[in-house]
Amino acid sequence: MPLDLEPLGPNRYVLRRQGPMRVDAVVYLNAALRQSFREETALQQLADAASLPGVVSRVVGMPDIHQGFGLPIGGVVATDADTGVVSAGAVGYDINCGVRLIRTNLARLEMNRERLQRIMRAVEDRIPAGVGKQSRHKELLPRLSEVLTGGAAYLVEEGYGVPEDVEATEEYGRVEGADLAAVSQEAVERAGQLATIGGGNHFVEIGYVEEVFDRSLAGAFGLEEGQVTVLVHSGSRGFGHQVCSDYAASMAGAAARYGIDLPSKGLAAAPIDSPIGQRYLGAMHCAINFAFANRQLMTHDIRRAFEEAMGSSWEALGMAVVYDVAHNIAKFERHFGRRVLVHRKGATRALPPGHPVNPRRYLHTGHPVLIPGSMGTASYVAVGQPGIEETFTSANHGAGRVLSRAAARRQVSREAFHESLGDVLTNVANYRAIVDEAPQAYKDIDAVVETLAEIGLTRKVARLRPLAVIKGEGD
DNA sequence: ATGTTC
Repeated sequence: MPLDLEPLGPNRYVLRRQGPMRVDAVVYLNAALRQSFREETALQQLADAASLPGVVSRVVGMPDIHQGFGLPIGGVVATDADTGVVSAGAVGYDINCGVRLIRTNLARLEMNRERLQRIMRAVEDRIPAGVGKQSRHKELLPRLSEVLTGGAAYLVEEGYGVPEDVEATEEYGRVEGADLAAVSQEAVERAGQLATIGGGNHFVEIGYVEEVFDRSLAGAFGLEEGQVTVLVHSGSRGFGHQVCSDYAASMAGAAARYGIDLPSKGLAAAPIDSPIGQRYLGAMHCAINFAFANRQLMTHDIRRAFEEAMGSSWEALGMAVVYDVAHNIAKFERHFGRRVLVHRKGATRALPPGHPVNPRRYLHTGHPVLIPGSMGTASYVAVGQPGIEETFTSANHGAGRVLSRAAARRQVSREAFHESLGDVLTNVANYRAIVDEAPQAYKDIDAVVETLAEIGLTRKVARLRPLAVIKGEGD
């Protein structure tokens, strides 16, 4: 079927319900993004998601939308909590992939090259980066069941952080409903990657607040111009990947038994109230807690690294967690007067000011929304605004790819890669190992963030500029 | 995203 986007007011386009679609798909693009939009496959995937049983209201495509497994990255699909389905593919392989922002009281002007390199080395000494890397926190592996049920909150109790860390984490760093019996032995074996960055677009980045757009909100988040920040982007590593693999396969095998006509294999789904649906949710909740724990442990290690490199305590360096958001997750929420399961893949929850589910400290502002750009480009802190209910209170999660990894390797030369990084330091010496993450492979982060801000769904709070980025090699 | 082809 032809997938024509029809304008629906400023920065909004609609793919009208047609064929097997049960609801419309709404996609958010500003003029610049619409002009270069070539995401036919992603649109087909949105149409497929709009065909799932029990889908509610509309499916949503964020400005950073691009092709994913089943549901596109930058996709939001909500299903009725009582009569709908849950889809492992719609959450994706990296369950609770997310971003954590740590502030410091260091000034950018203090951060010369030598100091940055010292910090980078100290971080690298503590946090393994790259595909398949194993944990250096072996002491926690015998306590995996506590990590899977207790998440970041358990680690704080064990001394790997302070209570303020989880007060500034989505879900306070721990979700209920983790079912260890629903996790395969293969997944358990891959849990040895706890406290590692991973590969691909994951990173630990040292940067600074380049510009504040809203002084009042920035103040509430503890941010000011010129301040050094640390951004952590990682998820549930091989553990969550295995949970997704296990349940995407079992949901695909069981769909016929449940009378579900699957729009695509990647969107394999099971009724929420079915045994497989319930077991997936139990395993997904384990992976959510694993990822919160992962980012908490990296916060602990980053604080130690700064202490070593800077010669003072992390408390004296003011290294508080600003916030920690998930952007690959499914959650039960209330929208449009009903209880729904919101699947967000490459989409960040963005609760508006006053929304009762905000963490207490951000109740009156709305919680920070953390939107990392690609390596070498800016990242943003934003906040949801009241109109954002139309996206099930969701905002974009990053810049979004424009080039596949293979295309980036073909098209981006060594010179172009180094040129695009400018003065940003990186730990990866061999550009071939990281060129698929080149800024040229991503959309323009400014345009992506502007798309929702221009129509008042979000408000920009601050823009961060990278100084040094630590990434893992993909292979 | 990912012990990236069981």
